[in-house]
Amino acid sequence: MKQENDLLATQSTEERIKEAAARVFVKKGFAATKTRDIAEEAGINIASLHYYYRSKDKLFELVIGEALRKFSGAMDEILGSIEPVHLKIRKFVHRYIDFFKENPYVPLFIMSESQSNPDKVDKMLDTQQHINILKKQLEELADKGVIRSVHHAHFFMNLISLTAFPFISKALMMRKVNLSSEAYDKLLEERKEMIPEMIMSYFYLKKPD
Amino acid sequence: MKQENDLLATQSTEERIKEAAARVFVKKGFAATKTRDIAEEAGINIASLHYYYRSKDKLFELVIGEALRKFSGAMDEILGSIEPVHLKIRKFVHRYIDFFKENPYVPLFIMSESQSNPDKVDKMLDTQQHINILKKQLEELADKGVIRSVHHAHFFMNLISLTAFPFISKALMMRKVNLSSEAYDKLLEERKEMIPEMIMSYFYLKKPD
DNA sequence: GTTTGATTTAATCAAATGATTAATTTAGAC
DNA sequence: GTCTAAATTAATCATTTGATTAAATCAAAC
Repeated sequence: MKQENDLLATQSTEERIKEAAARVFVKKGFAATKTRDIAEEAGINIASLHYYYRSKDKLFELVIGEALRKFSGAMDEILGSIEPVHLKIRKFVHRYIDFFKENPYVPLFIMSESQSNPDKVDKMLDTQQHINILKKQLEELADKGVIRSVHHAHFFMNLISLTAFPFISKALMMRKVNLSSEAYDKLLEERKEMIPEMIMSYFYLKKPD
Repeated sequence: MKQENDLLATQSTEERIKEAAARVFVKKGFAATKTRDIAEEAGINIASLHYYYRSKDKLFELVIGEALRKFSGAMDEILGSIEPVHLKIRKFVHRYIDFFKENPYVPLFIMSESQSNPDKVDKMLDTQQHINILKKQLEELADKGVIRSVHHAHFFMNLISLTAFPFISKALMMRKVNLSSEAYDKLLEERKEMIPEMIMSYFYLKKPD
C-alpha cells in the first residue's frame, strides 16, 4: 500500500485507533462516544476497531486504564518519597501543572468516571500506601509544632484542589474572568509558585528545617 | 385512580418526571441517560415524558438550566454585593458548602457539561458583571497595600477550587484517605472556617479594616 | 351518568449504534 | 510469480433508543 502521508505512515492502525479513542472518550465521555466517531477520528473502518480491540468496552477500559496509571503513577512517585514535606509540595505542584498542561482533559475525565463508574476507577488506583507516608510525615511535623494540627486529608485536599481544579474549570473560568486561553495558561504557570507558598503560609507555623 | 402511596400522591406526574430526570442526568450525564431510565425512575410511561416535555433534549435543557440558575444565582448574590471582600469570602464559602452538601452532584455536572456543551452552559451563566465588582474591590485593596497585588482571577480560582473541588472529588478522595462518607462530610464542614482563613492568610498583608 | 378534555398506557416506528460477516487487499515467505 | 496469514473494507445484522400513535382511563363540568 502506498502511504498517503507521513502521519499515516508513522503510526500503525492499532496505535491510531487507541489514540483516537483516547481523544474522543476523554472529550465526550463513554456513552456519548460512538464507535463511528472513533473510526472517523482515526481514519479507519469500524470493523478494524473490533478487529484490534474486540469491543467498545474493552477499548475504553484500556484507555481509561492508561490515563489512570499515568495520573496516579506521577502522584505516588512524588507523595510516596521520604523527602521533606515542604519540598514535596513544590515538586508535586510543578509536576502536576506540567502534566495537566499536556493532558488537560485527564482530571475532569477521572472525576466523571469515578462518579459514573466508581468500581472500574477504584481498582486501577491504589495510592493508599503513599498517602500513609505523607500522613506520618504530617503527624510528626504537627507533634514538633512545625505545622498546624489538622486532619491530613485537609492538607491533601487543599493541595489537589488548588492544583487540579483550575484545569477542570478552565472553560468556565475563562469566560467568567474574561481571559483568552493563552492568558489563562500563563496564570496556571504562575500557580506553580503561588500554590506552594499558599499552602506553606497556612500550614507552617515555623520555618521548616 | 386510587393513590398507591403518599409519595405518588404528593407530586404531579410532571413534577416527578422533572425531578427524576435531574437525578438521572446529573448522575449519568446526558448521553448515558436513556428516556427509559427516567421513566422508570419516575415510575411513569415513556410517552408521558414526551407528553410533558416534548423531547429528551428539551427536558435536559430545563434541568440543566435550573441547576445552573441555582448555582450562579447564589454565586452572584454574594460576589456581586458591595460588602468588604473579607466578609464576602466567609459568606461565599459558608453558603457554597451548604449548597453543595444539598446538591453534591451539581459542581461536577456543571464542569462536565461546560466541557461537552460549552455553548448551552455559557448562555445560562453570565456573572461577568458581578466578577467585575469583586475585581474592582481587589484592585482598590491592592492599591492600598492591604492585599497582594496578583491577578484577580487567582483570588477567584483559589476560592472556588478550595470550596468546590472536595465535592467533585469526594468519591475518589474518600478512598484515598480512607474515610467514610460521614467523616468526609465532617471535614467539609470544617472547611467553612479553614478556607477563609487560608485565603486571608495568603492574600491579606494587613488586617482588613 | 354523560360528555369533554386532559392524562396515561401499550404497541410500534424509524433511526442510531455496537457488532459481525464475508469478500477484498496487502505484505511477506518461499 | 504464488501462496498464506494478516489487515482492511463494504455490507449487513440485531438491539437499543428517542419518538409517535391510537386507544384507554381519569377527573371535572354540567
